[in-house]
Amino acid sequence: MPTRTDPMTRPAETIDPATPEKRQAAGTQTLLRGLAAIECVATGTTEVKGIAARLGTPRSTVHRMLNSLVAEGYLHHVPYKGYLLGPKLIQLGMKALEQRPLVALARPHIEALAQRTGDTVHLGVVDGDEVFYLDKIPSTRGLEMRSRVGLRMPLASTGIGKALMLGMPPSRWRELHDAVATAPDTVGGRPGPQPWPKYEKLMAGFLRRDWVLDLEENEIGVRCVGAPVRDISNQVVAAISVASAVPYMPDERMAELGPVVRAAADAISRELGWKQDGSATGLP
Amino acid sequence: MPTRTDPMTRPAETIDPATPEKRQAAGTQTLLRGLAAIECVATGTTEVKGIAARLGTPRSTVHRMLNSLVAEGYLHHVPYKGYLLGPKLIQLGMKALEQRPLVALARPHIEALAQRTGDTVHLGVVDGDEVFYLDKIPSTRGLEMRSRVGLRMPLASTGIGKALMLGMPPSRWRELHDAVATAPDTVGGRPGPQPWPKYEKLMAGFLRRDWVLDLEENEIGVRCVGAPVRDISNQVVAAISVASAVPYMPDERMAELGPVVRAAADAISRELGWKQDGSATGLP
DNA sequence: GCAATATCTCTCAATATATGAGACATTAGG
DNA sequence: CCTAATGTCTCATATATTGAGAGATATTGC
Repeated sequence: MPTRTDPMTRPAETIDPATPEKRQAAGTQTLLRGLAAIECVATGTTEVKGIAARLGTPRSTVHRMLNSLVAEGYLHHVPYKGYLLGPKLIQLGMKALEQRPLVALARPHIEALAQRTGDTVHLGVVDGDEVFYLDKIPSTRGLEMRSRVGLRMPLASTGIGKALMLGMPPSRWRELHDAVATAPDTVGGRPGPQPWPKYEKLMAGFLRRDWVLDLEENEIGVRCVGAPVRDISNQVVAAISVASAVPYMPDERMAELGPVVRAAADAISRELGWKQDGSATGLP
Repeated sequence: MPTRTDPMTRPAETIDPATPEKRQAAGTQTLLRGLAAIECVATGTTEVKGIAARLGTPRSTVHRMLNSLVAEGYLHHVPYKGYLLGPKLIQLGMKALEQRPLVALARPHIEALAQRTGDTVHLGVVDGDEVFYLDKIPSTRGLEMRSRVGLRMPLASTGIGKALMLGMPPSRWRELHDAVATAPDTVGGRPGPQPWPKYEKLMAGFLRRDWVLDLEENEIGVRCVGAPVRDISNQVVAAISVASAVPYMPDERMAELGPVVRAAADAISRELGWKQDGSATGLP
């Protein structure tokens, strides 16, 4: 039960306070345990003993589940050494990306943007209070970004995140900002965002232009320019950003890049049925 | 039972003919069913009805499992529309790639190769009778290859596959060649490999040089040059290839590319502890 | 090289667990 | 507005999972 790391389950956003004792699980405990085992392996607990401990389940049972998972290719087993995530997960992960029409539609545009700028380009969506990276084109300059597809980052301190925030009511800005500003994890030496009053002013300015800047707030030495992607109902459904090391990102270049990134984002938006004007028509 | 479309469950390569009646399943039927449900969604069966039919399980049960999978983020549910693979699978897939030290070690080298050649570069390993793509750097020329990370392809008719075959006894070459040559699926208009006697001659030549050619055998209009990657015990554990459209791949260029690809492969091999000379020392 | 230790494999009875039919609520689409 | 399909829920039943432990196999330490 300590595995509940990400509450991204939107369907059941309302918990049921009426059934306190029955909350143990909706139905398939066995299935959930198996999935928990996969996540144990994903988070570095690769030995049977450790997994059994984390799951609070006898070794015998864990072993049986692991065998099934290995047989299906979800895990890979090196006898007497440990378990690793298996090839099936790679396959399914890639397929999951393909199934999101967004990724497929956006690909050509972010590739073009990457080629044009020579920098790292990201595509991301909101997931809970974080940005979820759906795609990444590495820089052609040879410098590697720490970001990865499938990774999560705070919304308020990343270029993509701030672009996504443009689609939210300003009241949420505060929450998200404070969540990052007060976050105890300054691991990796994140400088964090500007103090609130200034942050709000900046965001308001971004909102007018419809593109955002990030000045080493998420990672020292990395600046980026982002813009939101909208769907047919004018909702922000994703965002893109161009990121690079500070030396490649002087203020003037960022100012030039703004409209470029916005244009790319708009191109993707149009693929999703978005119409240039601001009117939201929910009907097809 | 007509659901087995993709026999990608290779892990248990040796079947056990001694236990004919017990083959029903190792242990956790519930877990396996849940995983099967995921694969249904992966292969396009996105409605509850269809999944229930393919699994031979009542809707009620399927529904419960799907709920659990959605709650854990393995699936995504659009009410009254269908199910999609969820973000957790993207995360796990990426993590699975990271956990393979091979991918991380090889990355810089294949990136360098991609930049140097301007073409699509692949990294793959053997999985059963197929090559499994572990990484791919897209071409900077704008032309997109059909290959994808996580995909499988026949060994005998791909550049990477043939490079991997260099690490196998020639007796297996025949099987693999015939498997492709007699394959009834000529879908996508695959021309297929050369007839056997000639194929063997070519392979023998490749073996001497330690790099291989593929001349539109897997896909019309695509040529590639591949080379095997070896580990500390001199075993072939992976292969890389450079692929491009025919106009970019005249015979002379392929001849030049051979040593280049081999050098890149050797660089990765050295990262794995491989020593230049041909002697196999199993001890550290 | 051998012993000690840890991991894997397998069996079996008990029972907790998932099952599945069906009724009901909700939504989509014509 | 109505119909058909999907989602939601309950409950008795028996199936399928569980978990302890003993034995086989491999790894590690000495």
